[in-house]
Amino acid sequence: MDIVTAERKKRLGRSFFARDGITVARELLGKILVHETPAGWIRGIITEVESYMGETDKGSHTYGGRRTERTEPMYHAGGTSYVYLIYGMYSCMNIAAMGEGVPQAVLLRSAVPADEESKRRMLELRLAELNRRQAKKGGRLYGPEDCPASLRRHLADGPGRLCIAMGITRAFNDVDMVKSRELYVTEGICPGEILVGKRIGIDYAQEAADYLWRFYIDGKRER
DNA sequence: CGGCTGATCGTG
DNA sequence: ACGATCAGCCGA
Repeated sequence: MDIVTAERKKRLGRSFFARDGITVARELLGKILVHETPAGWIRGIITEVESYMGETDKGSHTYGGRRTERTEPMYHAGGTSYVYLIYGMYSCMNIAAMGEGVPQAVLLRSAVPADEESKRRMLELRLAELNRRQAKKGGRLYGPEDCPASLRRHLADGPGRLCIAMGITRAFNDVDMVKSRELYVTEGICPGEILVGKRIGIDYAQEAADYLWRFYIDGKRER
């Protein structure tokens, strides 16, 4: 995957996100998710996404019109973040599509670092999180030189790993990414061929589990 | 690379 | 109870 030079690129505005969840998902491929932290930015090229198409989608948290405190951000304006806790342990990040009241969203499943600085910071954050879990269970701690190979191999691929690598916690839930200084999306690279597949981990969604609403580039995470 | 298992907690 | 998951382990 190409590494983008660390120049500032144009931020995506409301009109980009105020479209249907499938269009926004496909168009997000190759764009750059930016987290500006006090210590510097972390920029990830988005390489895998899934569409969640709102109240009629059996795979969506909003299926059947479940507008609760948790799902509220998906009902907000396109470009609003929806970050939730999954399996009691990991965060998943979505970006709302469409407009107020229409809870379509795009799950960010995978990214690759856009520059060397981001790559270094992603590894730091992944290592810190791994060591936090190791400490809790009394396991051995890893240093920067002896971190497991799986850390580099799966730096930010997978929705949970993407959030850890990008420094995205639930504190970033319900952020308007069109206006935020900390969290936003910019133009990126030309995505090339877009591959499609079934969404992951929604076996309970009956016929909706077979919809080809996962989109990815660069041959990553084909299953 | 593929397959399996246990971990862990906010939400409804 | 239940997940829009992951690390660690095994085998090829």
